[in-house]
Amino acid sequence: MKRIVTPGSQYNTTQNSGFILTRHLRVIDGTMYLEYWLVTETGPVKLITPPQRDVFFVKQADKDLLETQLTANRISYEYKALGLTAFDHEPVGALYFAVSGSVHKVKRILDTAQITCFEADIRLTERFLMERFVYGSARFFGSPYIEQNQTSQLRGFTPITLTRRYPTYYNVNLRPEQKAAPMFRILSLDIECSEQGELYSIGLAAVDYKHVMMIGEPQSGPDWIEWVDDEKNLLSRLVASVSEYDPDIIIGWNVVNFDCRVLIQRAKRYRVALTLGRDNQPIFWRDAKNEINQGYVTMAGRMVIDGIDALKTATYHFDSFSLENVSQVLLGRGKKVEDFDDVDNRMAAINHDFIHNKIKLAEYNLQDCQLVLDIFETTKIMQFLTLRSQLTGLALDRIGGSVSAFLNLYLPKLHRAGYVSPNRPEEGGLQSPGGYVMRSQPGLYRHVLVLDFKSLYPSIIRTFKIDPMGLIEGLRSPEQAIPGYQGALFSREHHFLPDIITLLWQQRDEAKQLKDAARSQAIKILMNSFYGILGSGGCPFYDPRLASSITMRGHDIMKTTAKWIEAAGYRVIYGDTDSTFVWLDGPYSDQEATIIGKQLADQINDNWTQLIKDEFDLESKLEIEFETHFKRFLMPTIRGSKLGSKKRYAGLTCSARGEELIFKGLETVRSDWTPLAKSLQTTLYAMVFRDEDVSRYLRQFVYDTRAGLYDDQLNYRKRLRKPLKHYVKNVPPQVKAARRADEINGAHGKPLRYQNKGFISYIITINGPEAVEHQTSAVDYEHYIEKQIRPIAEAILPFIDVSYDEIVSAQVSLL
DNA sequence: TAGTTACGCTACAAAAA
DNA sequence: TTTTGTAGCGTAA
Repeated sequence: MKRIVTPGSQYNTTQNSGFILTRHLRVIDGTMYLEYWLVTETGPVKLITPPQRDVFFVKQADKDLLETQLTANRISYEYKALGLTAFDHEPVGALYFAVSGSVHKVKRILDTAQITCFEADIRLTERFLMERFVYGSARFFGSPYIEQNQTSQLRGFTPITLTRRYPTYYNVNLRPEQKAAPMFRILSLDIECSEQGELYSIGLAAVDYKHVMMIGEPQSGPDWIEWVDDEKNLLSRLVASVSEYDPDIIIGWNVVNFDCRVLIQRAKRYRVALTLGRDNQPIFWRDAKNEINQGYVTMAGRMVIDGIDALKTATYHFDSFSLENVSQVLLGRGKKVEDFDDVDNRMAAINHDFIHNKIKLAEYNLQDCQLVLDIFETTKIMQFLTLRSQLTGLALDRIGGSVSAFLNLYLPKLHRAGYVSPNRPEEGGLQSPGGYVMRSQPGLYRHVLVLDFKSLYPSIIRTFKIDPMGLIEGLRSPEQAIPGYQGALFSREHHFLPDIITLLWQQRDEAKQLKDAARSQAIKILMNSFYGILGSGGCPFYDPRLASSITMRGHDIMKTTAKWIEAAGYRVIYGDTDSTFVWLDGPYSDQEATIIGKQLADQINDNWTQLIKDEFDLESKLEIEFETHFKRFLMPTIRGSKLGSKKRYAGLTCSARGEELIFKGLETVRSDWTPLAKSLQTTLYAMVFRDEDVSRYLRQFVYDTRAGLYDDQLNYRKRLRKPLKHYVKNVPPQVKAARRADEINGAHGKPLRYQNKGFISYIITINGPEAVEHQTSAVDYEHYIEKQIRPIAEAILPFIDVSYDEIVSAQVSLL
């Protein structure tokens, strides 16, 4: 490893700004530095900080005890008393360590000695940024320096000469920067290989770039195909091509856990240095804890972003996240599904094409790259991830990370207010109650209005000043404090979360005005995550009084709101967490209903403003909105009961877009019901809402089903959430089908498909469930009539006084 | 490389009749 | 054979 020369004052200190792409801890000659790669207007730059020390906190009372411990273990450290305290108001001091890995070691020693450590799990790369209030974008100050030409020196690997050098700055410091949108160079990557992972080809695509490297004898074809001899050369050419295009971001579909993993394995096998990072740095793999077949990749100066994870982060949902399905839904196009729907067929086609039609395989390879590129473009997903990073400081590729995001925003403020963070509860913590779900009044209605509190939990946090430090301060000075629940008291002045949310709220309103959907969405997700983490044992600030003071206040608000609506002469037939369903019992016009909805919302908002002022001397941030007017509405009963159902209903709305059927919780929106049941439910409900007679339709539907007219709609699709072996308590149908399918696969020498989680499609046959690709038995039509058609029909028919059995009897006599 | 609780439904499997 | 309890899945908010 090259020695870092820290240039002296002969170099000018410059300042510039950019977006933080990657972050790394570098240990050089035993000294810790932080390395950040930024994307700037003029391209990528590498930043190296001055030497850094790890830090965490301990109680000053523990000082003597820990000094004994650390001395005995020959740990070198520095202790400094600080003006900070823990949440129990005991003073703390900081322990500094110059040697990498000390924190982990010391934490273990102190845990054994029952000495509490505070903030010992904050990474240095993250702490450096958050303590400077740097989130995503940064201004940097440092000494520029151009490195000597160099060659990769990994022992035993084919050396590759560095082809590109990047502006590098030493002794760098960072400051917050205005949030500019970085212009990323994005490269889409996709590999084709055999079941065993032998590489066939690698495709790369970008807005201005197409390239497929294919193993095989050169033949005439498109000029973007490059022919290579073998896997080793393929890998070397990949490294060279990536280095040449020099992307900031590499994207793909399952690109980390499939493409990168295979590439790293093959490179290891052929001893090719897979130096896909900037500065000729290797790509680095780390296995995830507790999950097999999952891991993370990192490299200097480039970020790998998986399209599936990215869309999930932005709360996109698809029944299937296969590239075929997602591109079909988002782009209205994709691969020819009939060719590739089946995994066996797809693998067979790829194997066949690799031998007989390499040009076709190359086109297929490139098309996948292109699809991913188009999905990123259509969804503006990079804008979303960038904004999330700028709001929270999370890395672009970070999945989840709600707790981290909160800590990034909260800790620096907390420190400046004189506290260090508490620790996570030992045993995960007690549960707090969740949202309030009202008993529902079943029936078939006209004119049901839905009133919704806008971001109820964030608005409660703002109004009632719910905040971790605010709770500590409120309990310390109870006189003026705002009462919460479970004994909580909140300070009127000393808090952060209400202001953080208020700021986000304003920014979201601006984003909405500017029709910036990505920004609005990023802010919404962040605001909504705050309640969740305060009730999670995984968050250091977890306290049941915090979560309960949010949800139980929600209960009160819901109940009081319902009371006001009833007092105004309307009927509340249902409500869930933040919504209230109001039945207007009378012959209202659509316009009249809308006016009532708006009046009710205004009245309720005024009432809350008044009540909160009177009772708490606080300003209400609650805001109820008239959301929806259902012209017709069905609240079903629980199956086999007279009681109204919760979280399941359907309605017909009329809006600017015209009439629309809405289903919530019912079979139509459940991915584990058959297309047969869904199509029946949709039609049946539409007919009932239009007061049409359903008997003839239903009778015909049953008849046609039995006659085999809907054989293409009988597949159940269900997730296998556990490894197949772990289903021991009982064996549900999807598991039966999966086990039988893999028995057949095994017997035919094919790879087993269902052993470790995934999805399965199956049909119920007269011999039980069979996977669709291995169905040999006849369809069990009576199963579908009894288990898919009957329950759908029986949920709605009683409301129009029709008997399912009478229709079915008619069916029998018809036969 | 730690957001939450509440709810309904089916089929399985054990318990009761 | 019928009743009862619940694993497993997917959903609302």
